[in-house]
Amino acid sequence: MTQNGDNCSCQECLRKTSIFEYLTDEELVAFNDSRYQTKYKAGEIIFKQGTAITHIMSFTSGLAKVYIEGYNNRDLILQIIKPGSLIGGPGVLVDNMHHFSVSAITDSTACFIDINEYKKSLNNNTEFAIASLKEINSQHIENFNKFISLTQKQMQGRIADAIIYLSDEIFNSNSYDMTISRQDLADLTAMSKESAIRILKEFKDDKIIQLNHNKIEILNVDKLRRFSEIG
Amino acid sequence: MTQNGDNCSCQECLRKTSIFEYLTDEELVAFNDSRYQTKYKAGEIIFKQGTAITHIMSFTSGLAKVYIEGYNNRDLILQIIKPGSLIGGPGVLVDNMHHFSVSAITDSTACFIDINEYKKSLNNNTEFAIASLKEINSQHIENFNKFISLTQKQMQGRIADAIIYLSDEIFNSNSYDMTISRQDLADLTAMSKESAIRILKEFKDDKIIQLNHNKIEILNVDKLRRFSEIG
DNA sequence: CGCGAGCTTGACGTTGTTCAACTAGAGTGG
DNA sequence: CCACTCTAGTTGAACAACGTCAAGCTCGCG
Repeated sequence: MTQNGDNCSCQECLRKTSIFEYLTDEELVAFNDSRYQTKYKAGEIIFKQGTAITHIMSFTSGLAKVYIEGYNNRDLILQIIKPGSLIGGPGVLVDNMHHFSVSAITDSTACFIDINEYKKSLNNNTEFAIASLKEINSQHIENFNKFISLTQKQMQGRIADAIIYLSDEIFNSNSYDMTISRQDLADLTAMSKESAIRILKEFKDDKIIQLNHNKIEILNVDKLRRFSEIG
Repeated sequence: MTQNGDNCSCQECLRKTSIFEYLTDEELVAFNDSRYQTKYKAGEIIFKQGTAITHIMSFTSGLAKVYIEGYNNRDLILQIIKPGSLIGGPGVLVDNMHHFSVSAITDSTACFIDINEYKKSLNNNTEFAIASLKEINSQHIENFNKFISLTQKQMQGRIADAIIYLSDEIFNSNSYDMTISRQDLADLTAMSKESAIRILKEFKDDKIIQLNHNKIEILNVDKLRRFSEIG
């Protein structure tokens, strides 16, 4: 096994998953004891919307998408996740149901921690609860930006937002392999696959991005940001 | 002063604001001591997006809107609030900034509690923290529905959602005074004012709703729900 | 070499916005 | 009591944005 074999422990995840640092040693041990790790092939579903929440997931390798399954088989991607992300979901203390699905984009591995251990820590460890609250609030702010992007910007602005998001948050580079499909890009920006393709081409023709063999390179960040800001 | 004069106490709010029930008596006293109440005229701003969070608000009378100020002077209304709502905001533990604005739709009163008292209780009272977490998660789930409504449904579906929302959550009746303006209805459904008006007229012509002098009555809930579901 | 999934393109139709004009009703001052 | 104004609401026509459909393309893979 590579960097995250079955013999890894929650202590190791500390470096990556920030809110774990508020757990006590005993809690980390409890987390580690209840934990199991699973491998997923690209395309496989990790969490399915509408099913019960039994575990929270710490994503350990690969790339995955978190998306809401909406109407007419249309999905809305909320976020792309990379190793180090901890995914519970808003149903945790409410109805214990998944309100989104998560599926692997590339081959991935994920660690699962019993939801009851998580809840135990929330109840016994205020710092951890507060850290979780803070985390959820940050997510909330992100969602606000997404609301504005999706409802008030037109396609150029939304694609610009997506390209910047992938560059800044996911790949940490202004030149990266697209990895996600055109359909995913469309689901991320709430438009049709064809429209997403057209805007990409438009950006390419305008020398805002370079695009070959799915390798994207941002040539003109300023123009991209302007598209994002104009709307 | 009417039902909520300056001489009311936080204990009275217990009946209305559910998460207050997890506060201890001492905490309620502390909340009550730091508290002050303010009257607002229709249209006045209660919280302004982009300013510092100094207090959380318990809305005590009237009707108000929570909205994000987006691009080109367009607003997106996240929710309408009525007495009993407790409004903090996702910035609370993150950057201490308001990420939305709140303004009074009708003449209103609101109670303000020092943010530090609130944070103190979060830190000292796990049950309260968990209850807050649960509340925020519920909000999160609502937002997911809003995402789907706004990005995947067309205008009829969105207006239907808004009418149902006002009926079920705000006025608790299928016959109510619209109170909110057409512009507000448009901001709630992410469309232009003109489009909102046209859909209302369409619903009226189709005998789905009755509408005179801003008094709306739902005549055919089934059709309304079908519009909401078809998208 | 051929198959199939994902990608691309163009033509066309629909949805929703914009603009401008008009209306109704609620104050406001003479 | 009557203009006058101001704001919210309404309507229609023109237009832009976006989705749909259908066809063709590319490229990896068996």
